[in-house]
Amino acid sequence: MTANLLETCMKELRLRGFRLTPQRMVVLRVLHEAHGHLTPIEICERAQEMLPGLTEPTVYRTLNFLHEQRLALAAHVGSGQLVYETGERDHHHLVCRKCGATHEIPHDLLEALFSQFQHKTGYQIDGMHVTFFGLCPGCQDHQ
Amino acid sequence: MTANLLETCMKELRLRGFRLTPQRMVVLRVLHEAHGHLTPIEICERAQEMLPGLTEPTVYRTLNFLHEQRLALAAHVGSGQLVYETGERDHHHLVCRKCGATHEIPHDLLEALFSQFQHKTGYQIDGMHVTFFGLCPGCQDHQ
DNA sequence: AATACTATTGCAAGTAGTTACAATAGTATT
DNA sequence: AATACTATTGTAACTACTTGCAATAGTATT
Repeated sequence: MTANLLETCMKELRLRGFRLTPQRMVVLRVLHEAHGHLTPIEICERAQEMLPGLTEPTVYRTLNFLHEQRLALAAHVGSGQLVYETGERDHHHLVCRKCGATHEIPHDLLEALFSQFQHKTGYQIDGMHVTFFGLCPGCQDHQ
Repeated sequence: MTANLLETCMKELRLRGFRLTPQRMVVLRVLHEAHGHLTPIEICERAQEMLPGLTEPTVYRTLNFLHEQRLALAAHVGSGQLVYETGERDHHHLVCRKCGATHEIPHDLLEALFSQFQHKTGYQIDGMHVTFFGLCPGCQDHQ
């Protein structure tokens, strides 16, 4: 959202030894200026307005990179499509598999489960928020 | 697995008013004969051996269809790829976002959470098993 | 400021998945 | 068994995403 957060991200990348390219800055800016989820293609369009000449493969690579670096959240919505956003609010999603309606789930509802996983399997959950698929109240009635 | 289950699926489709085409039967058979997940492309290859002339779009459409009809499970594994399997064993996945290792989670660990969702939001969770991304014990050490 | 090192990009070509639409073939009915 | 109805398929073209590789441009060093 704020310019501050953006700069923090970029400094963080520098600290980790990565280069600060205009391409990365512009993709980060798009993510920070957006409210909610964006598809790679939406991100690409907005970023190309800010930086003409920016190419599609670079945007996809940058999104992967930011996700690996934990500077962007990725989520599955619908069938196999990934969307991205900044990791400011911790939340997850309920998606209706019929009409596509989504419902946010606060992170703390899952906290207990995650520590249970960690305890039983050693896996440390992170990186991608979780999406649960089901039927919303409306679609349960009609089928 | 067994021919019985396969026939039950097909009868079920008939009951719901859908047509029983060779294409659908062969995709169902591939899913039932497989152990664990298959990607659409793996399914396509196996199904085309059994039914030469079967085309890619039909396989994708059939997988979507079977998933909608709750006769196949779909899961996200890795970044944005969907895999399918039959819904015989109820389980979910922990996937390591570094090395891709997967770990099965029995369904009953999530049961309490799901009924909590249902209670709070009205959403009825189903249709797709859930995938949690994180770091496996080994990859936590190396970064 | 110039040079060297190499991470990162753009390009071009490839793979994966989807869609529109006309042809085909299941199913119900006669 | 033949006919009609229309769900489902195949074809072709398209969109989404990825990969290999040579060119570019950040950064560190001099």
